[in-house]
Amino acid sequence: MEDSVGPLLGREGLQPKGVARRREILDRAIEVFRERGADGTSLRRIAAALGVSHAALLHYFDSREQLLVAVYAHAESQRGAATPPRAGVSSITEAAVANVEVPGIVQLYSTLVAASLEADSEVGRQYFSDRFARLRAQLTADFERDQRDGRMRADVPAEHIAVLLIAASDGLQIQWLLEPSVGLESTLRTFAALLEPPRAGVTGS
Amino acid sequence: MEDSVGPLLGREGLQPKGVARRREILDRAIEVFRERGADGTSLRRIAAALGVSHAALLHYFDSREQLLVAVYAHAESQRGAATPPRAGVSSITEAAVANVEVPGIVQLYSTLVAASLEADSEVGRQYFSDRFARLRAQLTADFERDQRDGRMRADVPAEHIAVLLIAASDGLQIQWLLEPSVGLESTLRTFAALLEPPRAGVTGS
DNA sequence: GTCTATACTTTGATAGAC
DNA sequence: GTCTATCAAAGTATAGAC
Repeated sequence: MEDSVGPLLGREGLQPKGVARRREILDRAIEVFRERGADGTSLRRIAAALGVSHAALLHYFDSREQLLVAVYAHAESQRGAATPPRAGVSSITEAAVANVEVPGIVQLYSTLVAASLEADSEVGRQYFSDRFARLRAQLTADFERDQRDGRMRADVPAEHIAVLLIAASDGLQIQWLLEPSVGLESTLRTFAALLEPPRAGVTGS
Repeated sequence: MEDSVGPLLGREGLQPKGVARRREILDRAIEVFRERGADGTSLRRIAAALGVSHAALLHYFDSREQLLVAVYAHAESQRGAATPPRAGVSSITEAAVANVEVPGIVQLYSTLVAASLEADSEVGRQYFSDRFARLRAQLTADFERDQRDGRMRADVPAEHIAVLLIAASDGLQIQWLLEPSVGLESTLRTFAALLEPPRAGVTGS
C-alpha cells in the first residue's frame, strides 16, 4: 500500500515482484510458524493460511527454499529491530534465547542451513554464507576491541573466538531443544568466562 | 506410547527383519553416499543402487528417516572402529576432521538432526537425543579427570565444556563447508587453548 | 500485477501378488 | 523376501482469467 519501505530496491524494475504483497506474505507466514511450529511449511499449507493457492506464492518467490529463507531473514530482522543492539557474547546469547522461545524457528534455521549445504542449493547457500561471514566479521571486530581494551584475553585469535561462538550458539540451541536440562544461557556464560583476561580485576557481577 | 522398546539401530537384534541383509543394505548405502554425496538419498535412488525396488528397503526399515539414521549410525560406528580411541578435545577434533572429508556426511548429519527436532520425528529424536547424552557424559568424564589431574582449568563446569565442545564441533563443520577458510582443526585448537590451566610458577610477580 | 486452474514429476508409504 | 501397483502429498511450471 502506501507504507513503502525505505531500503529502496531502486526503481520498481529491480524488484520484479510486488514488494508490499511480499511483505504481507512474509508477515503472515511467520504467524503460521508461530502457531503450527515448523510443520506446515509446505507451499500449500502456507498458501491455505493466506487464503490463496500455492501457485500464487511462486509469483513472489522463485522456489519454496527462497520463500523459507525470506521468512527466516524477515523474522531475524524483526527481532533485531525490536531489541537494543548488543555486542560480543551478549548479542549471540540474546539471539539464541530469543530463538528457542519461538516455536519452530530453530527447526526452520537448522533445516535451511542443512539444505544450504546441498550442491543444488543456490539461494540458501548464498544467504547463509553471507550471514555467517557478516556475523564473523562483526564479532571479530567486537572481540578485537575487547582484547585491545583488556576486557578479553589476547592470547587467542579473535576470529577463532567469533567462529567458535557462532558455532557453539547454533549447536547449543539444538542440544537444548533435545534436552532442555542443557542450560543455554548458563553454558554461554561459561564460554564467556573462558574469555576473561587473566588476573583481571573482578568487575561488578 | 510404548514403542520406545529399544528401536535403536546401532546394535543388533532389534528389528524383526533380517539382520544380515540389513547390514548389506547399510554397507551399500554408505558407498552410495561416498560416491554421490548427499544427493541420492531418496529411497528410490538408494534402492536403484542396490538393484532392488524402493519398497524392498521399507521391508527392513519402517521409514526413510529410520534408514538414514541407521546409515549415519553405521558410518559413525565404522569410523569409531577404524580409529584409535581418544579422549576429550582430541576425540571430537578427530571426528570432525573425518566427517568433513566424507562427502555428504555433514549434510546427512545436519539434515537428520534438523528433522529430529520436528514434532513427528520419533526414531531420529530418540537416536540423536541419546547420542548427545552419551557424548556429553563421555566428555564430561574426560574433562573432570583432566581437571582433577591439573591438565585443565577447574574454574568452569566440565559439563559446560562438554556441551560447548560438541556444539562448536557441529557448528564448525557447517561453517567450514560454507567457507573453507574457516579453519577446522586450528579453531578447535584455539578452543583447547582456552581450557589450559593457568600457568603457575612462570610469573615472578 | 495478482491469482486460479491445471498438469507434470518425484517422493514416501501401503497393499497385495508371487 | 521381494516385487508391482497404487496412492496422497509435495515442489515446480505453464496458461490464462481478471
